[in-house]
Amino acid sequence: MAQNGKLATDLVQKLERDIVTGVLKPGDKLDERSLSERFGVSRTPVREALQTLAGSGLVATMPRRGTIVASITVAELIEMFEVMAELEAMCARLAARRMPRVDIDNLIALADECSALQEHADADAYYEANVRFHEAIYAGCRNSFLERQTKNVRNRLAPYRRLQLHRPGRVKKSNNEHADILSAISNGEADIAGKLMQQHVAVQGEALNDLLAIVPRGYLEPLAS
Amino acid sequence: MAQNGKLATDLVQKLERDIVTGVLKPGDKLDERSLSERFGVSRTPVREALQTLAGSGLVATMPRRGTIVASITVAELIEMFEVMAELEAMCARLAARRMPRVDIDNLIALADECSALQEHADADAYYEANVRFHEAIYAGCRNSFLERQTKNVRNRLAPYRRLQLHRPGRVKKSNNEHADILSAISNGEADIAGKLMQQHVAVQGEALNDLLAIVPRGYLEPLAS
DNA sequence: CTATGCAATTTTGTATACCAGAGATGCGTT
DNA sequence: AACGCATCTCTGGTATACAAAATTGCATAG
Repeated sequence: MAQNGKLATDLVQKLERDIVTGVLKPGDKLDERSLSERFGVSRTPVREALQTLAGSGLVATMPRRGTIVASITVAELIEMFEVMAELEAMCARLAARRMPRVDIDNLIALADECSALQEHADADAYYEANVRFHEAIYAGCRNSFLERQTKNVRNRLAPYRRLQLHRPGRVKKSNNEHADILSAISNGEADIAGKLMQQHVAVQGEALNDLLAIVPRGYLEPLAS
Repeated sequence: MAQNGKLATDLVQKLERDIVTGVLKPGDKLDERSLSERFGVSRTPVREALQTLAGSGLVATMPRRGTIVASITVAELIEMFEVMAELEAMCARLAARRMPRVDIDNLIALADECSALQEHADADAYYEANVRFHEAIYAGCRNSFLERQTKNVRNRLAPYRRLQLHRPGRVKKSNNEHADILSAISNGEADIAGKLMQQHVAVQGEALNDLLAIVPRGYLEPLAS
């Protein structure tokens, strides 16, 4: 999409990965000079990269005050999860209608992978497999624009979403929900698949309170922005 | 969101307006040098602005080959309308549940405005009022993230959406649909409001063919990207 | 007359230098 | 001792200069 120069593109990908995987945490300062030295390029491509990331919402830059990894407010977090749930629901609905058999078989394999990892109570490994399962459904909707939009929101929520699974019992519950979603998609029951996915992703009531309770300091900023 | 320098921000807004309002058409070349001369600034803020616009998808830049106003493929157009319909449907659903009375009254006024303009068969004036009506519903969903996402997609579709209303009879039909949507929102019937909005925005079957038929040359590019 | 290849020009991508604004720090005054 | 103002420094914003790549046009050969 944002096709900048080669150096800048590389930087975008590296920084994106670091942010999504949690190496860089919300609130971390991204100094242009240090970045340019660290990567051995001038400030220009660094600025372009930060610009691009700001466009996708992963970082926030205040004029004359520098750039930081985007930290969002509680209100925004709730809003974004609300939208995320609906986008994924749409993916699931469309996937139920459009996903070819061979891809469904692949989806089944990914679900099995999740189940296998769930036994070992390794939240991080499960998280990775979970991402693959969800991405397979994004791809199944056969709407690459929707797929991009969904991934974009997912990336922005990644630092927070990762925390969810560290709640005791959540991994098991998540895995059970996968089974139901999978069967709905496999049976072509679009509305059911959508509804299940919506509930799977939405963070409401108790779950929201639990999530907010374990969000580290600095991941959220006060409402006054 | 993308807080760049003052000059760059100005440029973003100007170019955005020109693209959304159709002054700049899909496929138009955006030369950095001419733009910098035209606005009396150096190339740097121009590049930043183009970068930002590329991030939001309004322009496309190919490395070493320059930047043009984004022209999308038929496939993308269909995909984007599909997502747009769902985003607006979500706005309508939430608006039906959350919109305060006073805002609904305002929405009624906007619908009346549309009706009044519809009589005069002035497609452009109707288009503007139509935008205000829809934006009031975006605001009514009380989810500013969803509002931003929706507006972003809407902007990208603007050059094509504008064409829709020039189809004979479409304005009248659109206006009738507004009335139904309005009453559903007013009555708090979320699912109905969503469904109506989805159908209102979606471009399917005959309507899609009609739209494609009147899209000017250059607005669409061949599928091979 | 056409096609291919080379060269020149145009335009983008990168680096660097310069400028301006915001925050920090220290000194003076009350 | 505390508050306020001024200055100083650090960081971002802008301009410009330079390098690399792509397109275009012309020339030459088939």
